Amino acid sequence: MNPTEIFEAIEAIARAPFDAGEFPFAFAEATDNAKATISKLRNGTTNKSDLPGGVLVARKFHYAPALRGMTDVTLDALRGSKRTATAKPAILIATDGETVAAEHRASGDTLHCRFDEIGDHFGFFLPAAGKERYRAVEENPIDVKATGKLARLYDALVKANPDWATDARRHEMNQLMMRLIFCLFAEDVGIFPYNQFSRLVFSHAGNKGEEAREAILAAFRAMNLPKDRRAGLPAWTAELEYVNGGLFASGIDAPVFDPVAFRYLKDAAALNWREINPDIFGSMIQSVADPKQRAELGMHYTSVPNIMKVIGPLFLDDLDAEIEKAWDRPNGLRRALSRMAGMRVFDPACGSGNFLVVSYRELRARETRILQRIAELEGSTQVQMWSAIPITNFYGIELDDFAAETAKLALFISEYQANARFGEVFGQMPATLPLKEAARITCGNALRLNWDIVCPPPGEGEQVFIAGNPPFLGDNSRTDEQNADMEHVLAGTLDSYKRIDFVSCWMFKAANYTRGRSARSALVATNSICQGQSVGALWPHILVDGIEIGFAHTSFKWRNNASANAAVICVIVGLRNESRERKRLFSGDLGAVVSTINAYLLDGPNLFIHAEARSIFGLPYMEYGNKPTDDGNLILSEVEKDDLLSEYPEASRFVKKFMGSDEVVNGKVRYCLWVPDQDADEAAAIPALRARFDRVAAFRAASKAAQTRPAAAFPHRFRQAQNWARSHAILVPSVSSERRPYLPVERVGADVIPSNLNQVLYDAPDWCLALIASRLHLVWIATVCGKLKSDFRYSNTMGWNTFPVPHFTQDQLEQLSASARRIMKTRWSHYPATIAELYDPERMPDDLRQAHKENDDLLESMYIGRPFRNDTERLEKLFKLYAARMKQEAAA
DNA sequence: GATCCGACAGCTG
DNA sequence: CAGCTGTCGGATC
Repeated sequence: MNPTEIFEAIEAIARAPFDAGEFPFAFAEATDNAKATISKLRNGTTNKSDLPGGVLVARKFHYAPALRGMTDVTLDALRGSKRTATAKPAILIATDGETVAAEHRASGDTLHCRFDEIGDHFGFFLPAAGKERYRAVEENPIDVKATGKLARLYDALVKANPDWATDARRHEMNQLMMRLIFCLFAEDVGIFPYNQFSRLVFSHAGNKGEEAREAILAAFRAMNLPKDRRAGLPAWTAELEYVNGGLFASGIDAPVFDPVAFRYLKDAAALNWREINPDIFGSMIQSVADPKQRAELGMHYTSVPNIMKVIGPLFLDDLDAEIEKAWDRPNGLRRALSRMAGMRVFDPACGSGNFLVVSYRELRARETRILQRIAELEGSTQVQMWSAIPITNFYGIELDDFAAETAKLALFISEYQANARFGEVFGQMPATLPLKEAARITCGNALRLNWDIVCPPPGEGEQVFIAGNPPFLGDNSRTDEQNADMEHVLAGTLDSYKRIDFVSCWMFKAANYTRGRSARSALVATNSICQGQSVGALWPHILVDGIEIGFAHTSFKWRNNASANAAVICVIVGLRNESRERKRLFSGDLGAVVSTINAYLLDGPNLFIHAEARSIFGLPYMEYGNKPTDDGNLILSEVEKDDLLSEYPEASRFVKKFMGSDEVVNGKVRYCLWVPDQDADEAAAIPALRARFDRVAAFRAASKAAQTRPAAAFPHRFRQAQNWARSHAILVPSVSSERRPYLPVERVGADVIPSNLNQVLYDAPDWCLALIASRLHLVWIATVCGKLKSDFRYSNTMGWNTFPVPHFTQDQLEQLSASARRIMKTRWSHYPATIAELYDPERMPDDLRQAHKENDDLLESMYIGRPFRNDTERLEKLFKLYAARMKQEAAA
């Protein structure tokens, strides 16, 4: 159940007559417990409560009925209950049917309200449904309630009017929803006389909405016409205001309301729309037209703090500094005002308009403050009495029609709210109606549209700021159409673009728009575009012809107030034309002024590390492990191996130890079937193996990967059986935790088959291990390789093959080998501790730490004659060596 | 033939 | 649920 559904279920309880015995089961149902759980609760088998009439569901809630007027006493009893202590319910709830007293145990927050109001506080009860507390909901439940009502209305309308669900009519349907929302908002905030729209429509719509369509159509048509031009419309529409502003200008139609849809419309009208928050409301409401998004409910909307991370350094911080500097000088303040009037904000992936709404609100707030200050300084009332920041300075592109319509509406609502605040301060507010022009939202594909046409380039005295959070999609999750969009944008400029993220297209177009103009841009992106292969593929084509990174936020975890957050790590990159202004690099909440920001978002030289097939410093060949592509059928757990061998001892010659990252890092044990081609028939004669091979063949044959399908012909073998050791192998897990102070690396015997989750040095000397286990190497890998979210990802081509080393003498190599063996020996002395345990930053044994320290000191003295002071110094040296090597190669 | 990536995925506490 | 940490195999070079 999503929050909307939980709200509706709790509200239904609030409306129904109270029954002390029935309430806890209804509450359990409303908070997402399975039917079976509830019936077990009813017959008492799982009820753990120790209070009379109480019901306790472990980790969810503990309820007890209260005597009239005694809810607080009962809540106290719940707090003191032994069973509360053992079963750890999230929520305690006591009620007498009149009032409710409840507590959220983790925070100690309490709730006291009338029983029939519990629907309004449903956010408080979400923890009883196993959901985290949902701050946005508790602060502003109206947004979720409105979303729920509108979603029901939308569904009911589509059901009653199947033709309105077609692509051809979707835009009209979306417009209808926006018009209705506008009217409901307008009549609640005083744009229309209170309740005017619903009063008129509902009194002419018939009892069950038989005439609702005609009434709504008449009302909409009237609002598009000045009052003196409404001949031909029903007389009752004369009362309605002239709205216009484009909202009612085009294609007025309405679907038929059946009794169900009509009831939902009435429910929606009953909400207090004054309270809605356009920041969040816009995002939530997007889910109305898209049932898939309802479960996610705002998963991808950008939170206000994250928007501020973008627009702060992009333009607000500079503006604030300017205002601050001119604070005592009316002329300076007027200059700031006139600059603000020329500032345009353009979000080329605007969704429901979050960035535009927040930008608009922030600019209007500053304008109001400046006007107040000017009035104060000049002691007169002769200040400009109206805002010079037009809503038409806000531009957006959005693919989804419903979201685009929402963005327009959200901006309209923000404009109204900003004007109302202006009115509070200056005692006068302009006439709201008829609406003036609206924000410039274009519904279309940002990767196909010419941005210069959507948002004309800045003229004299103007600045354009591109800001937004475009979609992230890796190469495995794009549609054919999206791939075609990428080709359209990037082919011809980028040599290889297919493996970089979709969001790169926006970054690229933003750079092109910005270049050579009075413009700047800043976009949220997945951190992968500033790591690994993407860096060399993308950034050399952005940071050219005068474009530089003016500010950036390094990786941060995506978070907003939605109940489910997207699992992704983001960066923000601000682009501008080369400038002497400061550059700012933010890590978390800390910002630093730096001299250059490179494509890795580091304060360092503007350098792109490219993948290499072999080490450019002459290190041994490291290669990718063996990839099964077997749906698990060539892999055996310890138990499976034992079962197999006890039944078919002759299979033992086909079974080998199999190690991936997990096996190296966490000491897990797995086996694989490793059958030489000439023994394929013999192996297939063993029924258990034959069954496994058949499953492999079926799985591969059904694959959509071109390389996998032919491998169905040799199911006894890995799809890619690359190599194996003659005497020993050094394994480097390809993914491992970012918390460790050193990269995991392990030396194994020839009996082990390394999986593709390791990079492998076969039969290589021990000094290689000393390099990989060094701090220098970790710093290099962390910088130039990709990441999995924020964890280290080891690549042979980009990490090992580019790793700069000085020329080692034979003697030095022997010293390093000895050092590597000391590290291994120290690890063995802690047997059976795993690498994960040994390298836990909190619990790393002192002797192992010491062995690594000695290894680092030894290796580093071979670079510069002494240990490095810190990682910055390490990286500087490595970059220098890399650059020198590249120069040498270019010369050769 | 070889390998980088995942608006993640699976496990644990 | 929320934090932690690396599977698996497609797609691309």
